[in-house]
Amino acid sequence: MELTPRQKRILRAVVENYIETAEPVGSKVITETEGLDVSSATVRNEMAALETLGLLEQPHTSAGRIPSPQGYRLYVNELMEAHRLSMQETTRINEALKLKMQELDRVIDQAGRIVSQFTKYPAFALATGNKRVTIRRFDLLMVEDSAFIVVVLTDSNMVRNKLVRLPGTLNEPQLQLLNTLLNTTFVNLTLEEITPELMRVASHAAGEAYGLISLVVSFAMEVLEELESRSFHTAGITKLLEHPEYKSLDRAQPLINYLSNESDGTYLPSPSQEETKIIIGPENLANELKDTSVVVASYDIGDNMRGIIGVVGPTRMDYARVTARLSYFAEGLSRLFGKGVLPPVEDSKKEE
Amino acid sequence: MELTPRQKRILRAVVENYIETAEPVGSKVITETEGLDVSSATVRNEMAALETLGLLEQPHTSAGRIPSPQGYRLYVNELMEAHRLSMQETTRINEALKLKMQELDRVIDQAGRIVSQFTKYPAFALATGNKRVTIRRFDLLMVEDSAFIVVVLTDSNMVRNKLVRLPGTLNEPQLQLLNTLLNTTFVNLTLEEITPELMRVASHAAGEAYGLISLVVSFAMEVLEELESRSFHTAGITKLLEHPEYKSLDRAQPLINYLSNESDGTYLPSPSQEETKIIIGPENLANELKDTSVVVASYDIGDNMRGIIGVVGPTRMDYARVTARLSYFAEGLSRLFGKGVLPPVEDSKKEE
DNA sequence: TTTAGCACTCGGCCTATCTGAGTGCTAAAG
DNA sequence: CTTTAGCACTCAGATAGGCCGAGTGCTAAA
Repeated sequence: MELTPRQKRILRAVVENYIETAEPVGSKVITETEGLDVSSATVRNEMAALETLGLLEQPHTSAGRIPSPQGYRLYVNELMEAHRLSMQETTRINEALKLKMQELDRVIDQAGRIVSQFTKYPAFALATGNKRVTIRRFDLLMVEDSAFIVVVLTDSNMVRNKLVRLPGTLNEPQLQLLNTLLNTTFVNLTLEEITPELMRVASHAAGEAYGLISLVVSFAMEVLEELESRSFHTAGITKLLEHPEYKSLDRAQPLINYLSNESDGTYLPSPSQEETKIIIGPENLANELKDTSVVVASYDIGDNMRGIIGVVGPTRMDYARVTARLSYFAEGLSRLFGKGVLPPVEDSKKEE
Repeated sequence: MELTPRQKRILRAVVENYIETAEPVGSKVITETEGLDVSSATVRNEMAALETLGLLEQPHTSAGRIPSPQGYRLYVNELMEAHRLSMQETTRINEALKLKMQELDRVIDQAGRIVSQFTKYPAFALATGNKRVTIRRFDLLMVEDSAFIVVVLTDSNMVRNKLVRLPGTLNEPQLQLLNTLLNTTFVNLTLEEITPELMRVASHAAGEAYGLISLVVSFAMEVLEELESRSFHTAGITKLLEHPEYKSLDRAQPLINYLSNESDGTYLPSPSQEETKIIIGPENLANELKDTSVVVASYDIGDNMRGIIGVVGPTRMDYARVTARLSYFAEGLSRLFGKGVLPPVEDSKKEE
């Protein structure tokens, strides 16, 4: 059954008013704020109708109405006007996007922090590798006779390095030999394929040489593991406390615990979609999030990885505002990673 | 004026009881829990004496006593018994110390998280460079004709890398040339010394070549900057909420804001000392910390850097417990970094 | 110097009361 | 059929009063 235009207008007024004030909305304020030429009694009748439709609810008999989850859903789907970012806002976000060149994990962590800053809600961020990563190339650089640097380059153009100290010494030719061995034997292998290869090499290599090889290879495996694993970050959890629904610690505590401990991202929708997704209250899978809303956006990291970034807040969340910022930011991240490389050389001292 | 042994015993009982229960301690419970062969009236007299000495105070007339900051101070200095860690605890900490090889900044961040976990209080961690860092060596590794990897090694044996994409192409000899130039001109210079050198080179280099040079050099500068800057991390701020003194958000909010926003570590003691330092309530410089205690330990990072790690909590903090864990952990970090290199190749999936 | 006893204090808790915002309903008006 | 004015009703939250008991300080005796 379709709502009348007036009902839509009232529903929208209730939602937006409630989002702003966190107080149940009465019929009177609606007649005042909206330019409706009807009396409060009429609005009351309409609100009663909206309530029987399950779009509004009353905390108690003598209070105003608040939107039900279905009410929010309808609002989000049909009534919400896309929020336009101000120039100032977009430049601020663009500025924040000039992340320092860093390990992927840290970029993602920082992205979470930034989103939390811009939205005033707790944020989470993660990256998921869906394809297998392999090492494309090894490089060994001599430092002293007892130390060298390993540099590995993956097929997704991530670079990692490590300084290796040796108990004994090594000379340049030996290092070259090792280098060649690595680049012929351990290249283009996935994590699982490396182990048997290492076993095979072990069988016909001298003890000392093998120790060296396994040292470097296990570093490579560590890198592969890092890039394939889902790493999950949260930021700004304490921002929850600024919202009136969490003024009482009894409400806030379980959610905070959930976010800071259990959060492995299992409750999140898979990042298959391009658009920003809004999950309202009980639509969440996790029980702890049943009266919490989640807004998520996804972005591309190079060719074979994908990231998710989102915020968590009360169902009374400013969906329009959050969605706009989050989408814009996610797009920015895609662009950033789109170059196939980590972000450009840029300076920006942004810490928390 | 020196306290009598009995007074010391009572003071200690009050402190430890209050640390455990967070409730003002009455004379009766002391006679019961301590094996003192005196009546509660005697204890009351002694407590009154301790109060006039400024070591105890009364929240209101009809309540028990709680320790004053001076009381805590005396307890910490003279009465507190060093807490011994259980085998289980030490192995757990040792396990946690097997941090993955990572950028310095992340190791420090993680260290903070771990300490917060072990102490149940919010933790902070930072590193300060006190000597100037310089680049010891550049290495350029060709990837494709339009991309190469820069690897820089600092005099403190930190290694950093970056993949550079070019708009145009480059061949091996050109790269060699660039490599030689870098290693002759931009090596062993501090951050400030690099800029004029770059200017000098700019004056007699072709435009395109200069672009390339400045790309690599600015990356090097970024690395130096990172290593010299104080980077500050906090973790586990929400753990505050688990302590009864912060059940009321009015108390918790300002402190949380302080810790999560302003915290640049300015309120921290300089890490000159070896031992663990305890700052009690009003001894803190920052107003926001006036009824909060801070315990800090410091550790060495290689030869020319130093880190601080510590926890923040109510003055009713379990000093013995916290100090033991923090000191042990800081020692572990020193050992870890003592090798002059980032931590060993080890796997441990510890997130949060 | 210690102890038993006693009057006293005062924060926390529980209950009673009041207030007002907002409702639903009804009957009259458009 | 829709809208409106009016009115009785409901109920959360704030305010005030009263009780309870833990813990104290003081005094007088051991």
